[in-house]
Amino acid sequence: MKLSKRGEYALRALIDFGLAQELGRPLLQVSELTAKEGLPIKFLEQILMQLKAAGYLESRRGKHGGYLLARPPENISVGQVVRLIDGPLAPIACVSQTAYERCSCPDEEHCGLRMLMLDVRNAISNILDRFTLADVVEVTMRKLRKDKVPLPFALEPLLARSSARPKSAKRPKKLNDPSPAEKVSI
Amino acid sequence: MKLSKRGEYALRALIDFGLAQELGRPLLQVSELTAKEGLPIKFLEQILMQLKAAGYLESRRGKHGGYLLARPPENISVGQVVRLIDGPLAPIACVSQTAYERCSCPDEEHCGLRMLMLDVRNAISNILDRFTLADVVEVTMRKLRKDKVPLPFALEPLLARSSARPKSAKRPKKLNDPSPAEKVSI
DNA sequence: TACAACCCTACAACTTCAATAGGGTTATAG
DNA sequence: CTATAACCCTATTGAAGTTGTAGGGTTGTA
Repeated sequence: MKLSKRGEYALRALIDFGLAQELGRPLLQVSELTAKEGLPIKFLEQILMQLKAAGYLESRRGKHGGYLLARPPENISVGQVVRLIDGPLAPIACVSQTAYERCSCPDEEHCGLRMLMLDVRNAISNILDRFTLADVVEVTMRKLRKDKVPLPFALEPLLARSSARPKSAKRPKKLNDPSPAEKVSI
Repeated sequence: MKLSKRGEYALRALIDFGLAQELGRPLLQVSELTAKEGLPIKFLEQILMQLKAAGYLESRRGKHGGYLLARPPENISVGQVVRLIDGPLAPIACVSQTAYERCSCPDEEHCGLRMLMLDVRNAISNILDRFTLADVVEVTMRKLRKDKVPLPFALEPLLARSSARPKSAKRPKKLNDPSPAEKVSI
């Protein structure tokens, strides 16, 4: 489950779109994204097109065009995005649901490696399939506010629209905070 | 954390060595392993050499040579083996302990993606760093016996030695059984 | 009608993966 | 003592994937 750069950029972009929507200005231009995140513009363009083709984003063409979320962030599963970009989550094909393939071992049913990797698969899925984009955005916003960091994507003078909607109180689901000393080496 | 073929073969081989030791015949030849597991002999040779260089295996040269475990299986962490072969477990370098690298995002401390990936990292490590080769071997043996599958690596006529040692009762740690219907798609 | 923005395809440099090739060295058996 | 089975070692290779870059084409607004 090594996340590719492509996958990383895709998720970073989606989180930005979620943030932007939350801040009342859902439409972002590719150039704004590359400015904030510092990544190659043509590469990001390809990724955004892929996300659009998959139904996560929609676009506006022409002079003041850009991209924005096509679906409510509560409805976008991180796991599905990762699958779209990087393929199955399972570390080995013989424990994958979406891309099962018999492996070369003689007795799959009694393969210790397979039992182990099934655990890993489930652990990954339990995180990535439970969290939605909305969860990630919410946690990010909370942390930004807590640390009084200036929020990104300030309202544009001309395109400012209805201010941030009141947010539904979601289950927080508790993402780990990276700061406290981590016990396990990885 | 996609496991490479190399990593897969390495773990399969180590499990076989663990099984073989448990069955009182720790030394296996490369040809026996490839016969049981059906994998390319020259490739496996390279992998076994790497495992030897890392201290997991030792070897006997000459006519009746072969490889065997160099350390007690309780002492071999699956996570460490995976790291040796496939590199860090973390899906993204900025949450890795053993290979931390600053990522390109502007504010690592408030990066939602990073928080998420830290959870994934910890979930993977909680499995792979807790399980030892001994655990995997034990679970495999139990399952083989339960289903009355003939045990592999029958004692050779000439080289038969002291029969299986009495096993210390280990914590089972419960590896998932792949058979029951799995709830989450991965 | 000019320009800013998205749209699309091709390809290239690089790396990794999964082997394959081709021997060299050692120790046992006979 | 010598043949042989087994491990030891290095190099190379073909395919695939990754990470972009290049070069425009199309659309809609000012």
